[in-house]
Amino acid sequence: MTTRKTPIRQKSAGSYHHGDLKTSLKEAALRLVREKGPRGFSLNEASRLAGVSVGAPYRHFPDKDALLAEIASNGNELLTVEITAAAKLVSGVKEKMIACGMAYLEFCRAHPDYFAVIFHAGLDKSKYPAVEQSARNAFGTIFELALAFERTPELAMQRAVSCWALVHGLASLRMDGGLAMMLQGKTRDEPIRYLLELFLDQPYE
Amino acid sequence: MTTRKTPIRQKSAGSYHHGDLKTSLKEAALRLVREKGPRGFSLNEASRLAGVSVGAPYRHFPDKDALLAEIASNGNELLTVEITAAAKLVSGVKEKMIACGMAYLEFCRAHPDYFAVIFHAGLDKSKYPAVEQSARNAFGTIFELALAFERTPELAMQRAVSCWALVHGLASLRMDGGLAMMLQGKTRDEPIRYLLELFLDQPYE
DNA sequence: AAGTTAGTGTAAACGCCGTTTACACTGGAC
DNA sequence: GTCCAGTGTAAACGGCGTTTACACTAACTT
Repeated sequence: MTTRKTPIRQKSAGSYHHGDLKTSLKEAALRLVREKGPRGFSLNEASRLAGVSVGAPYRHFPDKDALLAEIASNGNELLTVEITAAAKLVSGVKEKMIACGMAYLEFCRAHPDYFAVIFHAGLDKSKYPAVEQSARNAFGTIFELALAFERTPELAMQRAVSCWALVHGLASLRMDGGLAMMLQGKTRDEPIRYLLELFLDQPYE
Repeated sequence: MTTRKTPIRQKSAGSYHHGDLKTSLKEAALRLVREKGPRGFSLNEASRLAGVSVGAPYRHFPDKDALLAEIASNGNELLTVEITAAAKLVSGVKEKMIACGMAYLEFCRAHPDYFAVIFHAGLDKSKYPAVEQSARNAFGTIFELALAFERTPELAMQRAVSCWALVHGLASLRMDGGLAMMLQGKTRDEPIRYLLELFLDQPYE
């Protein structure tokens, strides 16, 4: 299988300016992360993919981490969209929360590159408020659902965090590979759906 | 606060040989990971900390990742020990599983450096069977408990994976910082204990 | 139409990194 | 006392992130 799903737009041969280098760099970065992991990605190689010198990215990003941060934000936004869409497809608060959890798992399967940038690129998110904000937005989707579930915001927070942690934990373990053989095939999403259902059937405290 | 909890043993001034460079390198690596994150750690700096030239580590590890892999294995072993010890302190299968989950969370709090090396150093674990084996051993502790819980190994696996995912997810989110403010203080371990308890009270299927 | 300028690219350099190679020291086995 | 396996050093390599000084060009001004 070729990995060239999305060809990175190169600078056209004769012209001096690229046209949309910022976008090309983000695409190149995602592709490199997909192919060689978040540690295998280098700014220089992304520049080469975009057909541009190694200094050019610095006209668009203050440094490498800023590029990763922008990708992470984009990823969180995409996640928010997909979670929200999934919730819309069903009715009932409990069903919506379950749909969100399943959508999270689906997001990790469909976009491992974004997932890797968000969680495994070693980004110091406290340095990038936009990343934190986008993460809060994603989490907020499910937190608001939980609010309709619980008597107090504190309980809703606990409920939301528990659900989030459960699906995030499964996604992380899957991605990580350390327990790959344990999760091989057997552990599909159904048990998690069942667990979520079970959990959401129980009153909290 | 000084970060020099454990001084790294340096090569003594006059002598040519270090004595226990392998151990010193692992200590130095853990310290650097603690102080600057898994991406801030460099083999060269670890060598300097140990008072040794940058080529010396290659007498003890084939490459940088092999050093990280050995630390990851050590971390998994330590985790296994602590989980096992926690289970011994209580009686009853359910109580033991809960104790394991709590011990996992405590491990992440007490040893964020090991946790970071295991999960956030970008190690390709499939290249290091020892790491995979140590991870399986840790997981095996709770899987065996689950076996006493369920009718079939498949159900036990699902049960164990669910518990593991839950505590691992919470630990990851805590460590990650992306949702730091959401988890600030409010989300201590008790809700997770409650969730585990609730989950383990429910028959599976 | 010509001149100016802000934006965006290049080339070359810096120091740090991981890794390799050829060499040096040394403690213990014989 | 000699040898030698083990362990350290020094110097070099290419790749990386980043900075600096310079070059090109599209668009705006007049």
